[in-house]
Amino acid sequence: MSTTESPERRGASPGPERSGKANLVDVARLARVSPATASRVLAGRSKGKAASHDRVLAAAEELGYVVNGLARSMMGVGRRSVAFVSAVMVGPTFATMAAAAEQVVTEDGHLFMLCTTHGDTERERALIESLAEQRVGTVLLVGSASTAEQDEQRVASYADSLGRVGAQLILCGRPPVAHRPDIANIDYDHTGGVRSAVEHLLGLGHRRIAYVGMTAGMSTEEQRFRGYRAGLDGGAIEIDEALLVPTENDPDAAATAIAAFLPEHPDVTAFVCHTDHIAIGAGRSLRAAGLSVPEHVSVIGFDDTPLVADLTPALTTVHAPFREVGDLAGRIAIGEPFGGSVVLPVEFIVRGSTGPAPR
Amino acid sequence: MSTTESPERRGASPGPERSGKANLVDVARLARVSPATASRVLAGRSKGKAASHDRVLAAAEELGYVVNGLARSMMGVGRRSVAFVSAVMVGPTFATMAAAAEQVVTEDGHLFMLCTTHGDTERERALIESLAEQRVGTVLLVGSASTAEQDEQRVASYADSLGRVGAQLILCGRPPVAHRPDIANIDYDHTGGVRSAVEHLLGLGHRRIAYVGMTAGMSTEEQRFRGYRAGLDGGAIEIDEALLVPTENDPDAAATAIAAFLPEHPDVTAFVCHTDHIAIGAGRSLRAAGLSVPEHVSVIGFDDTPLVADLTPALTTVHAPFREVGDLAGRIAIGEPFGGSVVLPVEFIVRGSTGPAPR
DNA sequence: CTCCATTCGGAAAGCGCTATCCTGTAACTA
DNA sequence: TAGTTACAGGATAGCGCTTTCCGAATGGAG
Repeated sequence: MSTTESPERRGASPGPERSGKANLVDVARLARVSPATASRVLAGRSKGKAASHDRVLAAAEELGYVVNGLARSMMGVGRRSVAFVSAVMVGPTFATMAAAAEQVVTEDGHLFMLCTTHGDTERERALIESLAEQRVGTVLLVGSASTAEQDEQRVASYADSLGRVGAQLILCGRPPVAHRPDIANIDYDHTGGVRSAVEHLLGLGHRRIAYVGMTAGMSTEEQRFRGYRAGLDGGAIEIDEALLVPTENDPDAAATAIAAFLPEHPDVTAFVCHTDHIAIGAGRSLRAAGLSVPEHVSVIGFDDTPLVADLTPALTTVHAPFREVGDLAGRIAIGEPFGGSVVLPVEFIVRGSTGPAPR
Repeated sequence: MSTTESPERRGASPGPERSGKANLVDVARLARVSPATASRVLAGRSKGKAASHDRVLAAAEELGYVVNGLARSMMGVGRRSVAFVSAVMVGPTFATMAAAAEQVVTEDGHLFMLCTTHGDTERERALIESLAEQRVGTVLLVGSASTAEQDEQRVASYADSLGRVGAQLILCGRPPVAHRPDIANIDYDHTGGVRSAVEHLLGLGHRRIAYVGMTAGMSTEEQRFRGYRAGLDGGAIEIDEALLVPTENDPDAAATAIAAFLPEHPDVTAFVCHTDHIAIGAGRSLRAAGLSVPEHVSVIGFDDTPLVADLTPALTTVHAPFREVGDLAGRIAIGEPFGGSVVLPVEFIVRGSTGPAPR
């Protein structure tokens, strides 16, 4: 094989203004200084007095120099970015939280990125691993979590992987991982919110109150359903399994489920829904069945999604502190000290979809 | 000054299982191979036959090794990520587009990140620069753009900066940059959508049709307003400046604007709104004024935001192809060839908020 | 048993940057 | 004038990885 010698290795610069990718060495050469000096100037670590200072700046400008953040990060310099990981990005639920976190994080000079898993565990794992490889600074793992034991272990392993690369994991809107008080956690009061809803209905004279949504499997489902049980307990009312309407978190699915449920249970006067989305589907179904809200039946949602105040009737719901959760998470991400775990309060908001029980 | 000698410099490995950050060299040492071999094995570039192969894998496992993606990227290896840049993240408008793009991009193994500018030009510039520094692969710049000339130049400079680091810029949901056919562009037919809306109203007998929203300054505003003018022209109706209701893109602002507009213009029978958000505000205001939709007045939105089909009455609107735009953008980002510029069609959807003109 | 074709794996050169030294020169104090 | 003190800025050693380029095994063929 002929010894093909690579040309112009370490030769004189062939022409710096090629506008093709220029690096620090090129800039330094054009400015007639050492790379060290160029680095100092461009990173603002120079007093800025000397004449070479301006030459470097001019050279960088002329060459259209863009610093290589990867190389810089490798030296452990620069702010590390913050990743917001949730199941979905459509829907204002997470968006509100993300926007709040982004605000505070961006202001501190970090790059904020939003990533989604589509509820796929494998995708989630791959994503977190990928983020760890890219040396992200903080991962915000957001939203309902499977309550299966192996899932808890999986999350714990995320915390370990991230910890190994100097990144932190913050759980948002989900319960803490058992036996891992070291994993930061911000949740809000799902149980208390639903409990307030039930108590409100009891106060209005309702006695046959259905619960619409899943009751187990995911943390949010279990937490909210627990509130339903607690509310009924408080009113000394036995829970009736027949009044549980399982449905996916989707208006259409909810509408279908309610439509099937209604004929069998004409005595039900109120529906407590796992989410606003479900409540919307319920309302649709109720209207289709000739029932009027809130005259005949009352409906309550959860989340206080934007726009639900504009429905007719306006939806009575539980306002979740998405903004507050995101804000706090962002502050922790940028270094604010935080002691492990917190549960933020929710606010029960009475609007037009609930009224006195008929009779 | 006492010459403080740094300890254990290049000394024998003190104990690899420290679980603190382990690097490739540590793994190689533990597996009793060279870093080169370890690299080959971990990157799946080894035939996998040799015994050392398994030793490397075991060592990596034991040390909890996480490859440094930064260092790897510096060698020009690995997929580069895709950034979705828009003004806001709340609201389903962008979310739908982002979700579609994310789907295809993630499937191809890229990291997808969503970033926001909050409509702040300076923030946008800083963000794009930051992304360029981090050697992102593609930037999707999404949503309405200022039509000022300097803004066009700014966007052109983004394309240049990104180009210099081997990244591409794709404009989504905004018009192309003049004289820069090299900048990829995906827009949808704002003008045609509004024009259809106006024509629909004309067909229903409406003659006094107001336009609600800004009419200039941002590209989307100009494009949609142009549709209003074109529709009126087609119906041979003179445009009446008094029927333009300027308002921010926000239900509350729109409601206020309409409330002030109504008393002066009792003859108006239809409102074409710049967005669904504005239409919702308009509806609220109309109802408050005792006017019923669509019996007394007709209202049309734009975007076909989720939930607007659930309003009472369901909103007649223009369905924007957010999903299609995002999907196409994603495909271009992962390398599908694309010839510069395209405008996707919209779909006018008649629902319950429009009806025959009264009288 | 020797020779050549493979394959495996090590040494070493960077990728582009920053950090630690260290020297030369300018600016001061005595 | 001599003796610091200051600081600009050069040389250089990496950060953790990949990747030629080669030598050393290994194995099959003659």
